[in-house]
Amino acid sequence: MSTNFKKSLIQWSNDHKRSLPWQNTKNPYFIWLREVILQQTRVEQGANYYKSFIEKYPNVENLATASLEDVYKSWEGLGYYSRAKNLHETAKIIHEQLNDIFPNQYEAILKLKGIGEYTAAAIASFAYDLPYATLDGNTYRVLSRYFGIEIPIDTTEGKKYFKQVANECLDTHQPAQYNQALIDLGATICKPKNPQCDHCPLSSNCVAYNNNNIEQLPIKSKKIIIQERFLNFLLIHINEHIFIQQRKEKDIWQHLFQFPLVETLENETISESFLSHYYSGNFQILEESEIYTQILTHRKIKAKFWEVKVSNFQAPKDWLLVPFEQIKKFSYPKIIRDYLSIRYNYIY
DNA sequence: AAGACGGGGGC
DNA sequence: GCCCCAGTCTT
Repeated sequence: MSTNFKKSLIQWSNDHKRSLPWQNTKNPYFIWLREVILQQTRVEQGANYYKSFIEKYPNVENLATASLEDVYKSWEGLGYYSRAKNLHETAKIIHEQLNDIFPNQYEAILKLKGIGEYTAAAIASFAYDLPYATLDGNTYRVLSRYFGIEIPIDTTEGKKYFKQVANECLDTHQPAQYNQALIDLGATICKPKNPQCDHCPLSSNCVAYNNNNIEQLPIKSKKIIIQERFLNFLLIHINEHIFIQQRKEKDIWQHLFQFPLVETLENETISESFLSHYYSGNFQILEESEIYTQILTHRKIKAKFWEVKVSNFQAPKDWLLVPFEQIKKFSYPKIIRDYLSIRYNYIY
């Protein structure tokens, strides 16, 4: 049964290669870059970032010697920005401590920042043909359906169980081809919604297919809760310059730049006296924007932009007064970029 | 063990 | 709206 699984899968993959920018590379640096970019990210979204990254940073030394801000800017729009930070840190370690040579053992790869079990297994198998099964959203889905596994995948028990199943199924003689095939099948045939079971090489032995409960698997036990946040961004222009600040909070958009921010509760609004109390200076509100909404996985952001004039003002230390033409050099959250493109015709 | 972390797309 | 995506880190 397991042999049949492998054979059908690999045979299918030989006839259904996707054409992607990283085809056939064995370069561990490229594979690492690709895998980090694709963490929780669709192939279609990540492909162009991958292309621009290998162009801007063709090897680990280029990435290591680039500034962190440069890497953030290159990452802008991709989300989960801690990936960019960890990528840069790890590049520096490989460059400065490992003589530009990527580790070639699973345990050593796993120790690197930003590399968890999935990415370590991916690099180990794709770059070095080591026998580690990649366990990602695709493989959870295929395995849970094929074997009819109803243990929730978002629990410790589930993860442990699926890891065991995944490694038992792994074709240890060709781990790279096998892992790639399983991922491709999950991405193109065994999709979350509307799976193409008609074209699936594994359907005849698929427990969920035969039980007619494909769409019920895999099972997740936790529900996503969405919280709202209300953000007021202050646009303070002074002589063709404008204030921005870099986020320091260890929360959403850490390290990214933004216009000076006042966060409020839902019913609260900001007023001139509110601002004058909040900061030292006399504020005059010139214009209040409509509400811009951005829905994220765990968060709903409602943002307002306030054109504000200020006098007798001592700016907080972490505010930067930058020439307005140069604001595009900094890395911003999407909601700010949206505003800039609408209000000021900046093309992002 | 549970939360936090983005943005894009399918339906 | 809700769910998912080539997951990882912190608490």
